[in-house]
Amino acid sequence: MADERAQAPLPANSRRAQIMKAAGDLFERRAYQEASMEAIAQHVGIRKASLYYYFSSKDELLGQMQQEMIEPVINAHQSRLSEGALDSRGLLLAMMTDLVSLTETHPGHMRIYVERHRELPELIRGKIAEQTDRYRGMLVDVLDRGVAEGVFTVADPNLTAMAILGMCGSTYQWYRPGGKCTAPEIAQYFYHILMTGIETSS
Amino acid sequence: MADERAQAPLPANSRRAQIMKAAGDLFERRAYQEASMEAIAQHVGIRKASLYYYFSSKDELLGQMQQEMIEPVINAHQSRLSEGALDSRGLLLAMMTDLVSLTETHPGHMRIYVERHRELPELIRGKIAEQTDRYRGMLVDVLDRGVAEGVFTVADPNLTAMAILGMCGSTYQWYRPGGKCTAPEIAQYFYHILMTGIETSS
DNA sequence: CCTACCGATCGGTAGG
DNA sequence: CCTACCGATCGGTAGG
Repeated sequence: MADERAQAPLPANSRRAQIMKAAGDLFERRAYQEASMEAIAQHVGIRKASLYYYFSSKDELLGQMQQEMIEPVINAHQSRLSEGALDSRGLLLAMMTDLVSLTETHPGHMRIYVERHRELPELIRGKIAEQTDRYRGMLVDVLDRGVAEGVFTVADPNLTAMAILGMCGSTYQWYRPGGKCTAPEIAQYFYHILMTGIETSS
Repeated sequence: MADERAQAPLPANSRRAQIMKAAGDLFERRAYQEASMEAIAQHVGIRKASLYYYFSSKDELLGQMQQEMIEPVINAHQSRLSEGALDSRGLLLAMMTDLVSLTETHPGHMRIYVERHRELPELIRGKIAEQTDRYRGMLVDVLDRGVAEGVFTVADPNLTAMAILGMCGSTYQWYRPGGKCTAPEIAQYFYHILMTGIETSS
């Protein structure tokens, strides 16, 4: 018999999503130390121990949050590829827009992804690192394709990919929704810099 | 009377530098959790309690490390300005080289600077944030100057500065010394992308 | 700079 | 999903 004061467990999937959202919110606004399992539970409105009904450990929770970030951008790129409607320029802009938009939709996840990746246990960290490498490879492929099409001139596609990822992946550090720029506008501007550079063409 | 087994305290300045270096090393190679005061002390070869002879708290130590990063790049830029030998292009390249080089000379400090800034107590965090803002302002000034000189075409100097800082400030995430590129080479390449863009000029 | 020690917190578990 | 609880660790202090 369950304690009468205990709520009925919610369906695992929706509760898990709710917990991840709460953790993301805490990471976005507060320092990491404050995103304890206790704080996350309070934010959800359940007891800390109940979190362990949905996640076997804090590492599993953090790992899930990171995967929830990288998977959608991989999938978005792949479906664009299979649609075949975009050329290398269009694909590049779309990727950059995806990346910067994460800052708008999942700012806390983004921060966790960048700043806590190394803290995960080997197994799950490896899985996420693999997806990150895969995405970087996709970006390099788009650059190579642009070179093949004659529209890009890229001396070092790998370094160029790192520049793009660094530019787009650090927006979470300063972007605040409701400011003067939306995420797609920032992506568009970064794309513009990347395309034409800032040197005056005389 | 001191315990006979106790070493004599080293001069505060050199010991403090040694402690900061040890903390940087730990941050570079290990996850943050492992960079405890205990681990830092072991790495230095003293007892944890002895750290508190040199730093009043862990926050003071982390704050010092962050300031030790931002101050040199501010000073380097200012002395270049007062020398007056460089134009806006030269100044920009020099700033980017400074930033990327931190990854080589202080990789652990760089990681702490980016990933643990929010965890510091208000007072010291504010001081460092101020210096960061100041440096960003200096970068915007260089861009503005290039526009005035007619050599740069920049629609939004602030956003451009964020792109540059994001690009250069995230190299610590992937750069490993002894690879195929040195830090100045990476800075040079990033500068090249920034100047001319990747779009083939037909 | 050391020995000895502490309060607080944190992730996690037992058992229902 | 809750109550009750624990072991480990961590930053930090007292006192020399």
